[in-house]
Formats: sequence, C-alpha cells, structure tokens
Amino acid sequence: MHVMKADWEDLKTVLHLVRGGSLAAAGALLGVNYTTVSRRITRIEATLETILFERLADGYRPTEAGLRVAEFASEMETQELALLRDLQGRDQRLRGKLVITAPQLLIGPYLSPVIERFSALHPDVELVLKASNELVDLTRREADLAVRISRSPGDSLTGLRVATQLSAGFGVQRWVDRAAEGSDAVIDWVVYEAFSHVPKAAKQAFPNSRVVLICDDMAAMVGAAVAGLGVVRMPLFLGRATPGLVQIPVLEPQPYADIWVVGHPDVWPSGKVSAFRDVLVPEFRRRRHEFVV
Amino acid sequence: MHVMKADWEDLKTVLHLVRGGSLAAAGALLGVNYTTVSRRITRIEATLETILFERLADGYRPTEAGLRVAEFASEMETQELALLRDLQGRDQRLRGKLVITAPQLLIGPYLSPVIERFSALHPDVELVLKASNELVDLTRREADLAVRISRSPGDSLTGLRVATQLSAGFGVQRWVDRAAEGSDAVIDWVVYEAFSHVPKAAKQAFPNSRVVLICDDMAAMVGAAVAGLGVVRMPLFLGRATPGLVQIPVLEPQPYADIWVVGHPDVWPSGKVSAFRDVLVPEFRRRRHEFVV
DNA sequence: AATGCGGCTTGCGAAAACGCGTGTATCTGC
DNA sequence: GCAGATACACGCGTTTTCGCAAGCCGCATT
Repeated sequence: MHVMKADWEDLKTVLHLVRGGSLAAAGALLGVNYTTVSRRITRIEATLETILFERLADGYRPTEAGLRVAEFASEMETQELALLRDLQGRDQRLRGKLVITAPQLLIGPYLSPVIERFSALHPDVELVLKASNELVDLTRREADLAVRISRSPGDSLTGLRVATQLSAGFGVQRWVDRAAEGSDAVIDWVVYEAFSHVPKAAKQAFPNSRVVLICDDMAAMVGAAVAGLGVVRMPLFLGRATPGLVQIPVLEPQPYADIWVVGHPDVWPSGKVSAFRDVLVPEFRRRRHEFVV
Repeated sequence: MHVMKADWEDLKTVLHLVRGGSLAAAGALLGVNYTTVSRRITRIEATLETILFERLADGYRPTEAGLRVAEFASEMETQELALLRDLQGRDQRLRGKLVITAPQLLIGPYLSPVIERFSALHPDVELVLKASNELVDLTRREADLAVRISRSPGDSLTGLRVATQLSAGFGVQRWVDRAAEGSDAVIDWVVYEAFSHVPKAAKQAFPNSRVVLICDDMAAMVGAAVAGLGVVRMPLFLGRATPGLVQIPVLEPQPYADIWVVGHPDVWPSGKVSAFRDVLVPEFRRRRHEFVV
C-alpha cells in the first residue's frame, strides 16, 4: 500500500474526465488527444488498484471511488488556480495577454475609446475582449477584469462602481402616440426574463399594459423595440443611443442596476489590470451623466 | 496570461526541490534522476515566465515566487495524501503491504507473537515493520498503524489504549545491596533525556541520589543498567524481561506512559489495519497484567 | 437492413521525457 | 596547494508517452 503515489497529472485527468463525461470531452478540456486520456485512466487505475470509471456505451461514468478522486483533485485545482492568480496579481509587467469581459451593449459606445487609448499607451499588451452577458468565472481566470451591470460587485470579488444608472421605457414613436390617448391605452411591453412582468409604476399609470414578449437577451429586446413590437425598459444610455427609439412617457426614470468594474482580489493589483482600470474608470466617471440624464 | 496552465507534476517538483534544496535531493525524494528535476524546473519557469530558484554553488535556493509556488503545491500535496488515505481506508482487501511501527523494545516480547499469528491468518498481506521510537508521520502515510508509548493518542489521530503501565527502578544486584545500607546510600541514576533528573520519590528516600548519565535512548539505558552503571527508571515489563536486572527498592512503582495503538482516522477502518488490530489488541489485553505487576 | 454518429480500443511512427555518463565550478580538509 | 566531495550543466542514446489513423461496437435514424 505504501508505494502508492498518484501521478498528479493523472489526478487532473480523472477530474476532467468526470467533468466531461467522455474521453473526447476530457481530452478537449485538457488539450490532449483523447487516447491519452484513456491511457492515463488505465494507468492510474492500475496504480491505485481501484476501478474509477465504468465503461458504458455512451461514455465513462465515474464509480464512487472515481468521484472521490475527482473531489480531491478539484481541491488541488482550486489551489492551482489560487497560485496562478497570486503570481499574476504580483506581475507588474505591462506585456502579454489581458482578458477583459463586458456586456455586449456597452462595448461599442464605452469600451471602444478605452481600448483605443489603452492600446496606444501599452502596445505590448495583447488585449482580449470577451463580449458576454453571462458571468464569466473570474476565480477560474476566464477573464482578468469584468465590466458588469449589476446590483453588487459579487461574491468575494473586488469591485468599483463606476456609474449609477437609471432606466426608462423606450420604443418607437407610435407608443408615444398611444400613451397620449390616455390611461386606458393598451401599452405592449417586451420584458426581461429575470423580471417577466410590466414595471409596477407603468401598470399603475396604464392598467391595460400587457406583456407581449419575454426575452433573455437585451440586444434582442432592443431589436424588438426598434421593430415596434412594444416598449422596453432599458438603461437610459442604451435607449438614447439607439436610433429609432424614443423615450415613452409611461414610466418615470427609475434606478437600474449600476455599472461596476470587478475583478478577483488576487488579480486586482496586477500591473496590466490596474493599468487598464486607470484608463477605463476615468472614462466612465467622465461620462457618468450619460447614465442618469 | 491566460494560456498559463501549470503542469501539476512540475508543481510537485518545485515543492520537492524547495524541500530538498538541491537537484539531487529533490530527485531522490521524487524517485527520478536529478537531471529530470533540472529540466522540469526550467520548463515551469518558462511556462510561468517567473524565476523560481537562484542557482547557487551549493544548490538551488527558492526565490520568493518559488516559495509561493511551493506553498500552494504543499496544499495540493495535502489533498493528495488525504485522497490516498481515504481510498486506503475504504480498501477492505486483505492483501498487499501493511506498515506497522512500534518501539524497538516492545517488538521482541510483544509484537513477535502478534506478527506470527497475523501472518498465519492473512498470508497475502506483506507486513512491513518499522522499529522506531521517533514519531513516524501517520498523516503522510509513513505507516498505517503505530504502537506508541505515550500519555495520549496524539493530535487528530485515532487511538486505543491497550495497556496502562507502571515503572520502577531497575539495575544490577549491587544497587539492591547499596540501597540496603540505608537512606544515606549514594544511588547512581541513568535518566531519560526528557526527564533528566532523579525521580522525586527516589530523591526523597535517598537524598544522595545523583545522575551519572543522561541518555535519549531507552535501549542504550537498558544496556547501561545491565553494565551496572546505575539505576534506570523503566517500565515494569522491560525491567522484568531483561536478564541481569532486578528491581531496586528505591522507588515505589509509579504510573508511566501507557501503551496505545494509534492510527489516522482515515486509514483506521481499512481492512488490513483493522485485521491487524484484531490480533494485536487482544494480545496486549490478555497480557496487560505484565505491565502493572 | 443500411447508414451515420458518437465513443472506445488498438497499433504504429513521431515526439517528448528520461537516465546515464562526462565535464566544470566551488568548497572543504589535509 | 591539492585531492576529494558536492552540485550542476550538457550531450547522447533509450524509454516512455503521445497523436494519428484504422477499426469495432452500440444506438438511432432512414
């Protein structure tokens, strides 16, 4: 029992095979050929004298022991990620990759000038931009810095609120006319999935308001608004910047999720990350009125 | 920065190089040639773009970054060890290696019959015995089960007290005669380093008692006692089992550290470990009077 | 029943990692 | 000041590992 010494690379392989469910998927996660995965599993099973996976027609299913191995390996991976973040956070060099993520709709009007300026200042930094509304995992180093529209910086992350925001109802001119008909007017709404109902204030002012579409993507909702489908509650900056949309007087401007710059505390002090903040934050601060007026 | 992905085997190598201090030492710890260690370090330094060691004349000295890598790798190793213990603890097979450790002086008279019986019962178990007074690290899986003479089972270990012990003063016959001369008699003592003074009760009865030798090894002290050098306070079982020694009436029998069987809680339920306990514990329990009479 | 797909195993040649031997620098003790 | 020990770098031949291609199997679709 006591020569038993697991190869760490094999433990990592078990972890990713449990995650992927098949040799091919695990190989893709690990960046190696799937035959390599197969051979490593064979090897570690021999070393541990324990079966870790059942070979089924539709892939590898972990046994109880396999799950345990994966759990511990997952803890090891947590340590690895913490180490890499730690090293990265202390790296003051201004060259190499820097990965930023931001909501699609902010990129054009707000991030472009920031990126332009930053690239001019630090030409040796390869900037990678992930346009994404989903929360990329900063703990797993999927991005170094994120611009997020949310109520709080998020669990265990470091954040800086760069702007407070108001929202209002936007749509094509027709809805202004409709609203002018009086409080009995039927106002159609396209609403965000997370809310999925007409804003309360609008419902009070126009009791005949109704939902015509629930949608999970703000860009698509903007498109629907432009197409005249209905009124969309959206941040002021977005409605005002979108050609064809006007503010519909069915809803007083009301608080919306704010704009944050967030990062993992380990990575926050890194040279590249703070250099990027030094360009990004002033830009938002300078234009903060665009989000509230 | 984001393709940065450390090879776990290389992290392990950094850890052992920090521990060993030289390529050769690290290679020995890892069971690989030291040139391999050198190459792995070169590789991980390139991957992390960070210098982890200073090359000095007398070996590799870790930089600050190297120390940090080693720290995180050490946490990873802790997880690996926990995993291996967990797997081992659930292994109910009665074959393969089983590593036992016990104090030298207990092995002959007490462990031999246990080992003989156990081997007969479970011929497929390769029994490995480490005679050692030093505390082997059960957390690091240096042994699966330990017999220890101590006051408590130890930090975070599972233990079973198999016998309480008394001690007394033992020596050659001459010291009996000397003690008979009366309370002014000069009694020489060989004492254990951890105590390093004459037992208080003996000092009261014979104020002229003195220490002639302080020693850190009980086997050596038994030798000194047999050679007539002085009186040694030792467990009853030991004094009575050693030819040439008799109990010297200078000291009433008094409590001594007890005999424990201890193991790591993870490993404790393992088939082999509990099978061994099933032989060992009854043997000590059956003969428990030998330690107190 | 034939076809296509996803997934695995096996065999082979290429690439990577490894062990060993040799050579060099530094330190220690005589 | 010189032999010996310690520790590392480098080069070469070998072993191990890996990626690729071919083939097998079970399943679903046609």
